[in-house]
Amino acid sequence: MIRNNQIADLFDEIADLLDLQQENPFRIRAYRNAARLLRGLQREVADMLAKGEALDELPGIGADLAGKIRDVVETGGTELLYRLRRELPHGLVELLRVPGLGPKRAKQLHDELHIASLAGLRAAAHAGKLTKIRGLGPKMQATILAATEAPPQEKRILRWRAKPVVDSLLAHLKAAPGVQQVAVAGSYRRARETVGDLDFVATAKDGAAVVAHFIAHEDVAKVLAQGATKASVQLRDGLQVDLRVVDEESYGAAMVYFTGSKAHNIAIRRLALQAKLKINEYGVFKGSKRLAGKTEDSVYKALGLPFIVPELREDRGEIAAARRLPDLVERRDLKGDLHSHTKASDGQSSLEEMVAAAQAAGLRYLAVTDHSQRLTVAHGLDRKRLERQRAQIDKLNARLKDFRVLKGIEVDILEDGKLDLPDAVLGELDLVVAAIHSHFNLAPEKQTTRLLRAMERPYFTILAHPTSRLIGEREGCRFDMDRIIKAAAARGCFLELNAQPERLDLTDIHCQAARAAGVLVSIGSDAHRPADLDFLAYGIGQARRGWLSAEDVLNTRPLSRLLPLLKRTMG
DNA sequence: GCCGTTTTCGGCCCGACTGTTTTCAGTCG
Repeated sequence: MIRNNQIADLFDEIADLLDLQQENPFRIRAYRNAARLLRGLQREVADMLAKGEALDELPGIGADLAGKIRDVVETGGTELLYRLRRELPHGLVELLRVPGLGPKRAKQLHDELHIASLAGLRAAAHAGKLTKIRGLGPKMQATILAATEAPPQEKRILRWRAKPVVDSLLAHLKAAPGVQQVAVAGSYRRARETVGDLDFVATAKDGAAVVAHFIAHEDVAKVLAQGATKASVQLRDGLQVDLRVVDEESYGAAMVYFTGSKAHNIAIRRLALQAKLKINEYGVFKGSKRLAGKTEDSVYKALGLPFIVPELREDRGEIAAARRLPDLVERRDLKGDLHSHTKASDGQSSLEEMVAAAQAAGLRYLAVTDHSQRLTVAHGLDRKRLERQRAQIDKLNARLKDFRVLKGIEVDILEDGKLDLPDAVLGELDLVVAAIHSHFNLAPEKQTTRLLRAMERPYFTILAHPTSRLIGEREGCRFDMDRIIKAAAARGCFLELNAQPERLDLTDIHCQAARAAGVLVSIGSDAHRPADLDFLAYGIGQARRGWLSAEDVLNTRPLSRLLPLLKRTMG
């Protein structure tokens, strides 16, 4: 079965090739929009087709694109793509990755110098042939040469990894001469799980002075562009950072504009056009009159919308639903954590240390869920060791005030869907968190059956890190998430949003689906040491992107309301 | 290629910066 992401890759390739042919830009955009839609879709289109569902109901997909999607699902490709690949060498697409080279210049290089790959470009640059191209001066040639020697890797980094950089740059910018306001925008502000670059917005009377201060930051390796109101730099670690300086009257408009997402911006711009207004990074205008722009609130208001929080700005229905958006969950709503480890398995800290950390983090309960016996690498617990831990927890609970340690386990879901410990053992616990740690690559139908079987066990509370993906490292297991969510709703059990920054599993899209089905999501830190409780903040970010309110999250409930819900799943 | 409370045709987001220009095209976000 071909996945949405693979289809999206092919559509992006079609868009690149059409771009090189200088096709109608709006036709190209249609393919890029379709690719983006596919990447953000909750369900696999292959499944939808198998169930006989119409694809042209999807926004931006008409009869033609629906047909091409069907082609790709059924045959792995589509005639247009094959034709374009025959007409243009595939290597030309590589050239588009070189900074400063767009479709026009890439095509020109191909037509005039017969360059058809990065290797060809490098050879031509070394031979000094590029001077023949009108518009390619010495500077561009140097850029191209550098890019072909060390091809730019457009690697997205985990949002978590970007945090120290963001903090450092914010502090630096706040010290810029004459600067008034400074904020981070872009996908970082939208709490996307990974970021490709960082965007900052500042206000000041003298933009050039702020720009000059910005590029003097100690981590700046290269200045890519520098003007009176904006600059782009590359940091030593390769991360690109953009700064835009506007005056105070435009701060809100600039924040909206640079927070994105691009799709959200296009959607609100369309809305503005319908109202005969113009929106850009300076404000909302009627003719030349500025109606709004100082605050984000004013910008949305001028468009007839209430404020939309950054995490929702993905053009996934937030504009149509703007008047009835959920009040999103916040970190302070969390009353406890239902997934943690101790030294008993692969954690690094004692039970007491973990509990103290949970108390310090403002929580009122913590479920200790060490691994089960099958996971020998993690020193998983067998029946006897689990019994000892239970006794230890009972003793500790007797001493604790206003805090409760819940007895749990992160039990392995075996290949056949059985759980790694007998029901009699699991039934003694407060909750059972179950997860896949092996056989990630079962065929989707088998994987679905495996999970459904596990969920049918009498003591099954939470499906932990449901897909077991590791962002950028390991694709998630393939299974029918739709059926799992439906089964969880029917069974009255829960799905975890694992808050480890490299997991964030469920995804935002799956959270939205769980919410729609009325399945409560448990935001679990999966902490292996006290500091890991900070991961909860990343889980919250993802939950907010998934439209979850406090009510949609299991562990926002105080113990008195939580226990009956857990009990319901425990036989 | 998509889409429709002005429209089934004629729209489709728009401004800053760079490099190489003598007034602007290409790229980028």
